[in-house]
Amino acid sequence: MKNISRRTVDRALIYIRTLEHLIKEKRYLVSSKDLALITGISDVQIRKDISSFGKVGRPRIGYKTAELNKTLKGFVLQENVVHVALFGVGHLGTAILRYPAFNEDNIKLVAAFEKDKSKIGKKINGVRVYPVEMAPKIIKRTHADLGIIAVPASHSQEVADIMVLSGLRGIVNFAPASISVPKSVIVKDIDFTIELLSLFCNSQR
Amino acid sequence: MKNISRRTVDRALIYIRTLEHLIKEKRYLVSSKDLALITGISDVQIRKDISSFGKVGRPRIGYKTAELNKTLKGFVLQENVVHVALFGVGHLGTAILRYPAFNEDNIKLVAAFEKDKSKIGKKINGVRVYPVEMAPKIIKRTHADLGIIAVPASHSQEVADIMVLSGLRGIVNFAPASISVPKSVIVKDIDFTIELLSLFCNSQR
DNA sequence: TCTCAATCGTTCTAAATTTCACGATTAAGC
DNA sequence: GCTTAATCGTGAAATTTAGAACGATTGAGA
Repeated sequence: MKNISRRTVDRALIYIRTLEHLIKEKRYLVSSKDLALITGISDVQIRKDISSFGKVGRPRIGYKTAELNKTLKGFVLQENVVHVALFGVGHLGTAILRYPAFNEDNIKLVAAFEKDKSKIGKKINGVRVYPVEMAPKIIKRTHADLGIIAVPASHSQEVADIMVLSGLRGIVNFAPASISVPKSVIVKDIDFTIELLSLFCNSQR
Repeated sequence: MKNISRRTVDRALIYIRTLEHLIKEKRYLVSSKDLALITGISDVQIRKDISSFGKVGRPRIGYKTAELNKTLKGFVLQENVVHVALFGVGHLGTAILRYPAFNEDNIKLVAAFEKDKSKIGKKINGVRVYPVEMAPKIIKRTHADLGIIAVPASHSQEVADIMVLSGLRGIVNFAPASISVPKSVIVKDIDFTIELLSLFCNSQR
């Protein structure tokens, strides 16, 4: 196994998503060209990515959807179910709790944390809402791997600190502010404002 | 003016966000090292990015926050207010409509579109909800530049087609499925599942 | 005034990533 | 069976991106 780059892994997740869709449609074979049409990623890039996980394609035929899916999942996900903790049960946090796609995928929301006492104790879509102070304990008990920040920017750093203390290894940060964490913790920032402005700037040229 | 890469623009948006925060705190000067500490981007990268917009820093001193902010905004945003149309007023769509940060920034949500008749005609956070069929007309009338897809994956392609027809130039796609659009239209995919799985995979090594 | 330390800005180097070119393989059709 | 066209897989070239090194500049302090 060659060393697989971060970008290849990210694209592999797109291939997996696409393959599962194709499998649901009873499609048994797919070529790199087909995948390129669907995903917008170049066929060469796709073949190169896939080949880094092994030789699973057949010239003139393409890839077997189920087999390729299994191969990719075996490498990048390894049968894991990712346990995720959510911080902030406002509008966005609630939308995340109700996000339908998590159910079928390898993701399980194990707990939500919130400051507002009126929300604590409730169950939203099967996920219990706890006070933030209980986070370290609950996160250890539920073996959460990752956390989501869906609190206002003004509180994102303190929440991030709690997440790090609790032992989370990765954070998706929806707050529109940078957070500081040890470099052993990976952060993915998703700022709606920046995403839109970036798109706008890049559509202007 | 040198040609400015997409990544530099994206980072510039982070600098702007950071600078506006510093300005609110009455901070007048900032060095590339300070910005590096806050944003996690290296100081060399920051200086290089900034220098591509002109010489605005002073050795031994750093950058004036207000001046740098103005310079960056001048290049990447040019006083524009970006008009955005939202498709899908479910949990996620509603959260986006209520997203507080849009108010102060250069983004204006001009219309929302939804299939479910019970939601049509309502106003959420000042934004009117229209039936999807009216999209081309409303989008032209409101001069929307960009669109957000917050509908289920099963309907994302048909919504994308309407958006393209309506003349939108960029799309943020929250549906967990790839969409096909002409290459003149820029798409930014944000799939919560993939973001989490990517983080998990990359925290495993 | 002179030295020093901090910081910017730029050029060169290195690494990562994508694209290109092309050989290898395979099944279909004549 | 032979040819052909489609497709995979891969090594090399090209491009993009980040990083390192370093000179240039500036204000502070002796």
